[in-house]
Amino acid sequence: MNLKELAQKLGLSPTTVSRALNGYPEVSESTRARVMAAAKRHNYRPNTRAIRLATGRAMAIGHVIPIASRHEIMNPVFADFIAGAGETYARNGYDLILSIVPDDDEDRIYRDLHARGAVDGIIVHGPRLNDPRLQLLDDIGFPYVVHGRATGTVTPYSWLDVNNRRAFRRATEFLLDFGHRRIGLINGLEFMDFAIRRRTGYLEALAARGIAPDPDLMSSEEMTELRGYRAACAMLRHDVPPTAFLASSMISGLGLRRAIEERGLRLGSDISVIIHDDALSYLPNGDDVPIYTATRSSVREAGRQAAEMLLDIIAHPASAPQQRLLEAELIIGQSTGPVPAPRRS
Amino acid sequence: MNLKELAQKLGLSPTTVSRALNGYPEVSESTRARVMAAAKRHNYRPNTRAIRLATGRAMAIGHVIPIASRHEIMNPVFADFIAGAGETYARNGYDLILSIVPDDDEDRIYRDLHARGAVDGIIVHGPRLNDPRLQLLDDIGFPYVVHGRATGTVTPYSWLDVNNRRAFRRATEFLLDFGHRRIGLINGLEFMDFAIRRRTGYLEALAARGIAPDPDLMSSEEMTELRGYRAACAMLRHDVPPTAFLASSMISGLGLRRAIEERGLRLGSDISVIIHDDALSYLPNGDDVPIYTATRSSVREAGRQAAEMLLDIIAHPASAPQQRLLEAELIIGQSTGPVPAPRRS
DNA sequence: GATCAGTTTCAAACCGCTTTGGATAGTGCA
DNA sequence: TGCACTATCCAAAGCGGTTTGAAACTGATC
Repeated sequence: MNLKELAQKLGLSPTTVSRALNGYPEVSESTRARVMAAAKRHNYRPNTRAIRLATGRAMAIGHVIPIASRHEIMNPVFADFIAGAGETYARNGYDLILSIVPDDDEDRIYRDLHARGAVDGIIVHGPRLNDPRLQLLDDIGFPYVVHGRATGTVTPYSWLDVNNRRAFRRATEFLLDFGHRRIGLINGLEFMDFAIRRRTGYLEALAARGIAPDPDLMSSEEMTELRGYRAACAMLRHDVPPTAFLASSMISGLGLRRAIEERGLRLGSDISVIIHDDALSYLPNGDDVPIYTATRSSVREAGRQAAEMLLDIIAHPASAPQQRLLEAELIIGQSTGPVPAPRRS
Repeated sequence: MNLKELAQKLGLSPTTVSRALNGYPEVSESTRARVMAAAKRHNYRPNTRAIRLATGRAMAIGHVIPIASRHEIMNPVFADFIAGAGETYARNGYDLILSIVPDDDEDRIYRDLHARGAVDGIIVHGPRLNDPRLQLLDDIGFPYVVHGRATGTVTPYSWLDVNNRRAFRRATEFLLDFGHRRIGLINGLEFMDFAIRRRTGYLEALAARGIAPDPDLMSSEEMTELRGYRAACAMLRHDVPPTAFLASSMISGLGLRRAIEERGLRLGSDISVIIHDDALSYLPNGDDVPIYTATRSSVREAGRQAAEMLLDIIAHPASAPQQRLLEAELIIGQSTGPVPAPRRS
């Protein structure tokens, strides 16, 4: 059932039917009602392909997810972010098209998506230090929103980010207030922007108390359980081991906990731990009481908001870039406590 | 730069240019070369929207991911599966469009995607017992491939699945061979098809040795760390606790390990554990030596193959439904060993 | 009854490509 | 030289909508 057939059945022109369905004023309410009813009755849906060609809009947003070609890691937060963004798109009649791309091939994909007219805008995932993609997208003239920021980029651009620096600063201060002085940082890969900012927050807090950072207590790794475990083991073997840790993700935190408990230490009493909790649906931080003290910010909510932002930018192309900085909340769980009385090893 | 402009520049008709670019024979090789060169020089990409309208094909595949509306869990394997499927699509010029849908709204989405002509086919995720979606898709006449199977569906349909039953049977037998008799099963939710099959495999192996299953040793939960932990704790508190476990996912396995180690038991010597490893990129099972003994099957590879299957079905609509059953390999890690000598608790 | 503004409706052009059904030129062969 | 045949190219008609510009119809006004 297409527009022409529907019009024929109604004894109207396609023009009128189209206008009736799209809410244009130059059609009488009585015929509009008649058209609407017929459309529903015949279960008419306008053909997306035709709409797209006619209007020149793709009614679709591209999510380009880079995969580091070396290790093929698919960042687990993407799933929840996309679930959030998808809600927004569904509400607004947009499709979400997903490209998983080796990170050395991203340029081509962006140019392609634009030239082919496949999408109206882009969400940029996983920004890095001095990320070249932003300049590229500006050059092409593609509307986009970055999930995160790209330290080093000076020209203004649209982004939505969590205040990673402040979150980690607060978390560090929280530990310092408990008397901890040796605090290990299990960070993500530090060419990723979020990881850079988290380290900055951590360092700021230490500096504010006049504590010199110890490189031995700072690791930068992929955020897997195993890496978290290994990094924690290494630090715990230190002559003056940390009494507290900051971990950049729930998954690292699990490895961290394993390392701690394996040594017969108790999480929260012997060793304090704060993680960053992206509130991933399949990695809940406890259900009633949080297990980990955590800086929490829902990635799914970020997805919702980033998508809204992008749709707004697409609707108002002339407007200035938008930014939104979400604050992570510090939720107190059972994994933190005062520094224990020194004990002999 | 569109086809007409390019044709004009070349002094040719759009027809000829189109044919030259699409490899039709009725154009001389010399002009084809000329056209190709010009296309490259002007960086011409045909407009996807126009192609789609003209050909009547969407050149896109829909992945509909149901979210259980109650608990909003986004299955983490989707991410890797989609990464695999995406590779196939990219190679074949297809787009991947993703819909995240509350599971009570799926019907509408499928009908919509079809009526709007937004996609040429569908990958069905997360099939359940007697899944009604397959019948619906058959009724609509939508090509589709199911990732997994739907026990209870009798009409033939296309699917790609891991042999979950055999994998869990083998895993159980492996434990039985080590002398274990009390084997706990930490399964996923048992309205999901894969979980049903895994339980079946487990029960078959027990039955083959004449061992009666103990309901106390079988749990069916969402596959999160916390649920795994809880389920394991409950079983370990049993009067006659299990000496071995089977866990349905890496994440449950992490919780399971925590429960074990928290009791001062050693993984692999005191308690044996086999997990199912989907080979998710961000949850590696060790890097050199596998930590867990596991039934392993790459979800990403499954994504690649399922996508190929679907494209093939779309290309040959008349052909019979296709099926492919992947075997999981049993990889031996450090988490299994002979049943320990009985000790008093 | 003619005129006019305002309301409804429609025919036709257009979006950018593919594809059908010729037209034209070039070739081999009788 | 003429003819059939092939190779090469093109004009035009789609695909299924939206949108422009004009026509037809309504009352109301003079």
